[in-house]
Amino acid sequence: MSGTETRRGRSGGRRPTSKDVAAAAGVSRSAVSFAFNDPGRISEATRERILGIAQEMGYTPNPLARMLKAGQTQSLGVLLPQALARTMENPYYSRFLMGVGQVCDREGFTLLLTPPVRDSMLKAIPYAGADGFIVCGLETDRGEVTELRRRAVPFVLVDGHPPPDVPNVGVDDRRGAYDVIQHLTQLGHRRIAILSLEPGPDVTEHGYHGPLARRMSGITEALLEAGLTWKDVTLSEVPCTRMDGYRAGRELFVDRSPEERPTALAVMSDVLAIGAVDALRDLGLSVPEDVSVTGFDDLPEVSWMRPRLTTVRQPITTKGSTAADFLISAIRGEDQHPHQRLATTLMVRDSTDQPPR
Amino acid sequence: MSGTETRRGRSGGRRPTSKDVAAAAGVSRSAVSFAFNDPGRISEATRERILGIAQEMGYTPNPLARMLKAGQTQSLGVLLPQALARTMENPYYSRFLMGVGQVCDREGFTLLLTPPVRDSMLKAIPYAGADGFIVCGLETDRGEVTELRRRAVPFVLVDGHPPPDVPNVGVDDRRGAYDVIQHLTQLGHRRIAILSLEPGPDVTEHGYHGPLARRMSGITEALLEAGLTWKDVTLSEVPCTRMDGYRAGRELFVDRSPEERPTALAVMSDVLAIGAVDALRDLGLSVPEDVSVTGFDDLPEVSWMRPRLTTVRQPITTKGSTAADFLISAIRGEDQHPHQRLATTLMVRDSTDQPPR
DNA sequence: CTGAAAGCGCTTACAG
DNA sequence: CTGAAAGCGCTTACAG
Repeated sequence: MSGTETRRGRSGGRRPTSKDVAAAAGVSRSAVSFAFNDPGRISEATRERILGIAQEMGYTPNPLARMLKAGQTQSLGVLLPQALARTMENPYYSRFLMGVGQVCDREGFTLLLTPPVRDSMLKAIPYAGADGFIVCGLETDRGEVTELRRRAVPFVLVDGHPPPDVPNVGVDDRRGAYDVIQHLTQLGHRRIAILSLEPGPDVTEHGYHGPLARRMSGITEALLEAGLTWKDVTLSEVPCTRMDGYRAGRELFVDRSPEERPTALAVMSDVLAIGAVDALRDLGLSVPEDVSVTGFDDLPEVSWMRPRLTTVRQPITTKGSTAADFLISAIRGEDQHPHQRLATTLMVRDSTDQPPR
Repeated sequence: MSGTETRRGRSGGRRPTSKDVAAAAGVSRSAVSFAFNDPGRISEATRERILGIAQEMGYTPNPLARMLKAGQTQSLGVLLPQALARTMENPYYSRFLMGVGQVCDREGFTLLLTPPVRDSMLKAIPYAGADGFIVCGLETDRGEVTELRRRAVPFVLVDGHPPPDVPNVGVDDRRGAYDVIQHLTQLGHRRIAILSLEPGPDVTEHGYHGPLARRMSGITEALLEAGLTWKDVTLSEVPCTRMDGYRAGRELFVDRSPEERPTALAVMSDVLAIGAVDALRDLGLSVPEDVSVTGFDDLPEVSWMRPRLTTVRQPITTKGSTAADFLISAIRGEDQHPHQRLATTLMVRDSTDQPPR
């Protein structure tokens, strides 16, 4: 009549349960359940009647109760290292989730995206109704992996630094970074600025072991081979947004004489590189005539840029689908611990050239 | 000792429950629950001990049981009109989900993405553990809305054609389409090709009532004002991918003499427009010298294109965050039915000009 | 073909 | 400060 009734909508009061439907149809709750899940167990007539009444009352089996009973959610969880808004803003994650989505579509799973709770990816788990988790961007392991295994929740690590018996997929970051730096030094660049990603929230003073660390070692190797060291390059780390790339790019070049400026900017992410290129343009600098720029990822969007960006391709979508495949296996109880390291490819395009004279 | 045991990981057997922890700690299950949820109810010492044992056994309260008991999931559902992979491939949805994500981050919700089940968005609901749903892209209503209300599940419609007492958010599609066509006719274009989106899976012979229909009416109006009719234009509808835009763009221009070709291409989606521009370039046609092209959406990515695309901006992220705000209100039982129609803005840039002589 | 009962794993009044 | 009991809403052997 009022208050609580209108609150819940016209049907008045709480959502109907199988008990309500059973009462209205004059059958047991089992019969209601059978009508929905196991038609053969009741007569066609009864089933029709039950379904009709259910429809009329707006009854639908409560998914939560169903999942609890079944012990499964038919949902794949993705444990994100960042807030949802930041994640969806990053085209890298769109590609990655596209790969995960392919497998979900094929297997009939929904996709649950879970950001860190109070800066902890681990703390998100007890609030997430999923059959298992893809754990992204765990740059450092301060016990998360041990903890995750102890809980006996199926999971796969992406781009981490996992022990051999944890399913994981990553790419050859070392090689990717090596290739791109070598490309620059072979063109003759000696003053190189590295623009890298800020490590995620789970990072502590332990230092990180993930893809960023592997890229650093690839860079080191390429520098050494060219007779350079880290003293010859500058390194900045920023969050992965176009705007941060813009600011960082600007900072490296504004108020500096041509002699002080780097001749090449090696960026560890396309999103950042796009911002940096915009900054250079706004400063009146030409790419690649005045400065060469490289990216990392090869997002499909960069093909719309002019000049076309020289970058390291990593198979992001495949990374996502492989991770999801591994997770499905783990959920099904197949006791394997597959490792997959995907190859990267240097895509030489128009944003790199010899340094200016 | 083997088989089932190894399956579940080293801890052997099933995941521990509060009962197991209680037994190990020599307390009741209530005490275990209090240790996690209501520390004040038990002594500090007992709590420490329980938590220690839980940690050791790898116990974490089962999220599903918790949710069932609490009657809420702290998860926002998004009912998608397409498969997950297709959705994540579309930058439009990334922007939209970014808006939804902002609200989830603020309110501490996770995000559950649910594709249609057997081509039905409605059928996805009984399998989705969420507190409410944002319903996207329901181009036509063949009873879904009635059905949704009957179930007393909180929901909000985005870009639909809702009755007045259903919360919804949309944009002024009619006006957006009107503006862009008027822009073209005022430049002098008389042979215009419209490249539109294919309606979603829920569409039947009823015809659609959503944004596409509103855009068509805006187009009609602008054409009329310019002394043109639908006989003067061509309309094609394709799925929303860059590749389909490429193909459609090519088809409109290949093997046609300059007299037969449209001088302007009005595309109802930036993603499609990007593909179409690529096709024109590959055919050796210049934009805007040979043909003008317009988009719709104003995705951030189009700012990387050259020439810069003239397009209709719609506030996609705001659409997402507003929808999520409305949904949160509905979940909290605030019995309102807010409507929001967001404004569009024509962004005139470099891809449109007068038709060639 | 149908119903009564147990149980999924948790939380929370209610007693002590 | 702690425990025994009921209940969230469903499904599924088990009896009839």
